[in-house]
Amino acid sequence: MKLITRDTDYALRAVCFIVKNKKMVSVSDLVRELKIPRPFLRKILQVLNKKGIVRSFKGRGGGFTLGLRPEKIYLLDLLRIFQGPLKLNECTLNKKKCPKISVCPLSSKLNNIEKHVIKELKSITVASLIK
Amino acid sequence: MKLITRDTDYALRAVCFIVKNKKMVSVSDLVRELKIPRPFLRKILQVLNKKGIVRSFKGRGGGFTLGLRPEKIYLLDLLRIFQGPLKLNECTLNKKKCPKISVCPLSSKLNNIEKHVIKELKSITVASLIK
DNA sequence: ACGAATGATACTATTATGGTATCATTATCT
DNA sequence: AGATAATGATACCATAATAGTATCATTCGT
Ligand code: FES
Ligand code: FES
Repeated sequence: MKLITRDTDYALRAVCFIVKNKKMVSVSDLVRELKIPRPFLRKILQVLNKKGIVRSFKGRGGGFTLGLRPEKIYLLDLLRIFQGPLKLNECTLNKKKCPKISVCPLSSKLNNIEKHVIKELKSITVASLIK
Repeated sequence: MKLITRDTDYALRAVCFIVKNKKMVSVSDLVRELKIPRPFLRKILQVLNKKGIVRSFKGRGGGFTLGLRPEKIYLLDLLRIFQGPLKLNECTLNKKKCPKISVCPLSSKLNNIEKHVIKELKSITVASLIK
């Protein structure tokens, strides 16, 4: 099992590069630097743009800049954007609302794990990874 | 994202039921109790048998008994059996051995998360869930 | 010998992941 | 104004993981 999928990871690397570069960064720059398949990276950046994490500029000389301060970009948010909500604890029997959930010993333990993971992922920001 | 897939979860429930029942338990008993699709459950039990977690008895009056003491059956082991190794931290760029791994700030943070999750999952045994 | 149970194994359906490909739009440079 | 260089929107495709089914072989108890 892995925690982070490729799109999340690529997004993180892309954002980090944009931060470090300060100026406008084009997809070509990113492909050169990160060696990520170009169309895939483009798709990822478009999502990041829609979510306000980067800002895009069209046309000649265009590209991407940061949309948020690096201390405000949390790995947890990237993960949620690309992988959906982090629900480590979800009853296999009843996807909606399990009636046993309040007494289910497993559920409560998984909940604790989930809380810890979320806390840790919240503590990881782009800023904290740069330096 | 979820931590536990169906087969792991079903396996856990099945084993718990076997523990509680003390005597021999057949697939039919389990299907009745857990409402899990029969052929799927059978496949799961065969794996558990091969791994020594349950013991199987063929023929009329056959079924399954526990192969290990409940305190010795860890959720972590079930998870590994059905979902493979728990590697929350695996570099997306180089699946084998990333040269940057020793200096990668993300890798070290994910490693900490992984350690914590593993520790917690080790603390969850069938015995601890029964009572 | 028969029936009731599991063992072994191969197949299938659905979803998630990791991408490609194409055309439209917009900004800049000449 | 028109060519060019960038992103936007969208639809498509390939592979792998998940969640099962289906079938036949084997073994044990009666
Ligand atoms: S059985 Fe549904 S939450 Fe545990
Ligand atoms: S870049 Fe490979 S371990 Fe972080």
